[in-house]
Amino acid sequence: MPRAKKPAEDPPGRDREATERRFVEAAARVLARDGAAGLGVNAIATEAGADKKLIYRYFGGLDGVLEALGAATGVWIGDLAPTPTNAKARSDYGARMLAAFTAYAEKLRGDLVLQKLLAWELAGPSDALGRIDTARSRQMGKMMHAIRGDAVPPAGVDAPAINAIALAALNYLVLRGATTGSFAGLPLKTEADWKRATTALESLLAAAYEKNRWRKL
Amino acid sequence: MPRAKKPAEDPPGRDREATERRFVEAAARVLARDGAAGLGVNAIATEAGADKKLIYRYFGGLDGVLEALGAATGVWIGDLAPTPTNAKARSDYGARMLAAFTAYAEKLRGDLVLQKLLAWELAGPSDALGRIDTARSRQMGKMMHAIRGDAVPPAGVDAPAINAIALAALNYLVLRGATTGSFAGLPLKTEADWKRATTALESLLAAAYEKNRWRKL
DNA sequence: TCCGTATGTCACTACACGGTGACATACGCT
DNA sequence: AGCGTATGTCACCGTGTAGTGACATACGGA
Repeated sequence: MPRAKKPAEDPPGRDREATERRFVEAAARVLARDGAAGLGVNAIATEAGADKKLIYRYFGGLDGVLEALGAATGVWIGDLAPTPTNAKARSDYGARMLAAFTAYAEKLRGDLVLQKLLAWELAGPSDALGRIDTARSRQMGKMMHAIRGDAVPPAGVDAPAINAIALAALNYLVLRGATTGSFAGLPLKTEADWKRATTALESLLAAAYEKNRWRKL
Repeated sequence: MPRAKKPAEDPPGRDREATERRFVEAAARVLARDGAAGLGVNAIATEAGADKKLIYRYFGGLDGVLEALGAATGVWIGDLAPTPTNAKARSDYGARMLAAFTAYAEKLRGDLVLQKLLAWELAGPSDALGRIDTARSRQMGKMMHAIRGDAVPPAGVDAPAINAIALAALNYLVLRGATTGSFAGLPLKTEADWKRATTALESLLAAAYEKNRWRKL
């Protein structure tokens, strides 16, 4: 099983660290290209141009590679703390959330690996998935905390629930945009499509986080 | 390959229609239990307690079974036209939408097959999926049209985009509830959890569909 | 220099799956 | 009753995959 159809990069040389990196990067490429279904030791080894035996030697099996992949992925999620320009935006809870969410969505749209990971997550509980997931969900929580910062949500609104709904919608729409290209009649291909979607989300969040609006009822 | 570990139901007897039904129902059970990954001719035949050869004879292959499964599934989606009690609710666009969405979410939460189908859809384009999907997406459009009815959305709001966002959030939350049991810190297990989520969605939609609210800006 | 070990290579087994040909049997039509 | 065909059963092949044992080779320390 020498370097097969995909030479990927230059000859491995006799370097364990480099080889391990090759495997993890190969796993990411395979996952981005073929999804969770195509993620196996054979595919990864072929993509990395190395022998699968080394996967068992260095990672103890497929799970180890996925674990390393999970550690490598999703680090950017924790770095989404927004830096609002003016003081008003800094203290406006809704504006902060919206800015962070749109930034998150844009990043996610460009991250094929994370997309497949999210889709995989919805396919059902898997022993292999657990390894990847834990690290990422921790980062997710960290992101939520960093975004909030010192801003406080208006009283009377269930901010965690509303934020979860917004995030859920974004995740789903990005995934659908990547596969079918639209959802429920809403196109999700061009940049203009996404501008429209985020504008609609903005109107939802702005209305919900409007201060004191619940007194009016 | 006689009746294997899963006898499912009584002896097949020599009845083609009944056998075909067995296969489709078996496919639904396998999909609900093991997801798209476990959906294969061997698994379906074993679950149905019949021989896989008959799958090829009667359905031409796995695709035929999935097509039949798609036709059977998703029929209820078209029957979600709400019947508002009072005249106000009938004409209130936001209320109509919210009622339909919550009803849809509740149905979806109980439909394991449709859940796996939605998750499958997000895993990437698949030749097999196309067969199932088309019929269902048509039903989806019909639902949206039936819900709207004679009510018209307030001017100045992008109703299709907002509705898509709401539906996307519900789909994602239901899927996450079925797998991880929570999302972004929002628990999605108990009935109370879902009450909380739908209440938050209600606040979002009510605020967005409030008449003339955009004049205030 | 020589030897031990880490690194890499290859061949092989065991297994599950999709798919098909050959056979057995029960039903219905004439 | 006899026969043709639909229905059901079984054995088999080719393929792709996970995983392992055996071997080759380069590097580094005694």
